[in-house]
Amino acid sequence: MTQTEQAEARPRLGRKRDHTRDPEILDAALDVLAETGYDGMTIDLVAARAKAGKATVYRRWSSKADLVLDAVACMKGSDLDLDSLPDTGTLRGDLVAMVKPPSIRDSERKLKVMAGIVSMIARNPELAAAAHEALVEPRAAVNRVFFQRAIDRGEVRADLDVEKLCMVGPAMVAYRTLMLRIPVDREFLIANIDEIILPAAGLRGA
Amino acid sequence: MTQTEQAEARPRLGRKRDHTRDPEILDAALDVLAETGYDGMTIDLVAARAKAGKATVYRRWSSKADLVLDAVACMKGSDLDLDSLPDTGTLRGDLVAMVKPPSIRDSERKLKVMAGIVSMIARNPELAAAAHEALVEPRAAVNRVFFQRAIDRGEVRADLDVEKLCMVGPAMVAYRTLMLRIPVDREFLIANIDEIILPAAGLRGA
DNA sequence: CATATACGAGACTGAGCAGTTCCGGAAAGG
DNA sequence: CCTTTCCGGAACTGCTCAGTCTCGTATATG
Repeated sequence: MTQTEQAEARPRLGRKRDHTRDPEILDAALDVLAETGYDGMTIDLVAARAKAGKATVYRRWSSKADLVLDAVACMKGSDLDLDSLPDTGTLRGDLVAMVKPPSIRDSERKLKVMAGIVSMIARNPELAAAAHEALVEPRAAVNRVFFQRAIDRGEVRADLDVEKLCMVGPAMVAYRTLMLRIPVDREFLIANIDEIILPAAGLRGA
Repeated sequence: MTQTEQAEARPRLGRKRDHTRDPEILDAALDVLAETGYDGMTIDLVAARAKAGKATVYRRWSSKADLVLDAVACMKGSDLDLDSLPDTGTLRGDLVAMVKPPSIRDSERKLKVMAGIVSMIARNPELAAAAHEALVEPRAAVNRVFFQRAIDRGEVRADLDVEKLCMVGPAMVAYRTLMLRIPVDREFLIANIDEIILPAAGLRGA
């Protein structure tokens, strides 16, 4: 909702804009953002990575800030569908089912992007909202479904602090990646589920 | 160990360096770093904040990177002494005793500084080490003491994953501050202890 | 085929900033 | 009192980069 609207009903002359380049440029922007951070990211770098000219970038986004905002916002779609989540019948099964290489890679990229814009976010509410919507909320939403299911089937107490419990996994992963700089692997995630999340939910600790 | 050594045994001539300015400049650097992030921080800004000249800064630190490294490293001292921690006799008492305005403010500043250098840290191992030493490890160390005490007195099981449990509090606080952009208050910290950390440690969840 | 816009590539401009140097004055030592 | 190094302040230099513009070429409408 940043730039890409108002494209319809324009009887323009001349060569048409090649919209297949849009996602390629956004993706290049995210790559550079993840590698160098917001301030290290230059439009030349992004354009080169996308094999595009600088003018081609500025024809679509009016500024670097605008490009980054759109790039972050467009990560939102890359998530799992909330209606087609694994349903194993147990909270542990559901949580463990999410521990898969594609999911780990996805979350790793998101965290690198997040790291690149963290310092920006404090002074840019629009970017903060986009980042929350695209990077933070989807992950919590998945966990929220799992915990609600567990409550509904009576597996865990109904008065759990679900909002906090949803954050435990993402928070631990973010902390390990951004603060401790240790790569996240399957072993860590499983241990995190078994040693922290499930006991906190009142399971297995008995 | 960045610059301030080699000060001894130098029979120099002329006016002596005013070393009372050193911590003032470092503190100004941390303020600006927390407010604007690494790339937004300019030496002019730091010098102005410390009411110092730019030359006075560069006489002490050879570069911006060097100044930031030293500033971060020097935050290490501002921590509680591990030998004089509160000892209330229960894990909950110890954890709750750390929830005090000065401690919250301290941790807030550290997180703002961390936010300002996160994207830097991935490409600067020296800074990463300093940040870990000064911002991450001290907080974990405090929790480690509390959990070890609880194990020693038989309050909790001895086979707990203490390393992970130590991270839960800091991770949740960092997540809430940096990702969710919600200020941390006493209520959140207490709820975090009662709803997440203690249950995860096998207490109160029964 | 004329016109208008798109493309990649790259030159150009202007601002901001790291780092240096100079100033007038202060404090130390010889 | 002369020299040296410090101080705060400010001018200066050189580079990087956001954003603009131009060139040669491709592709659309009329």
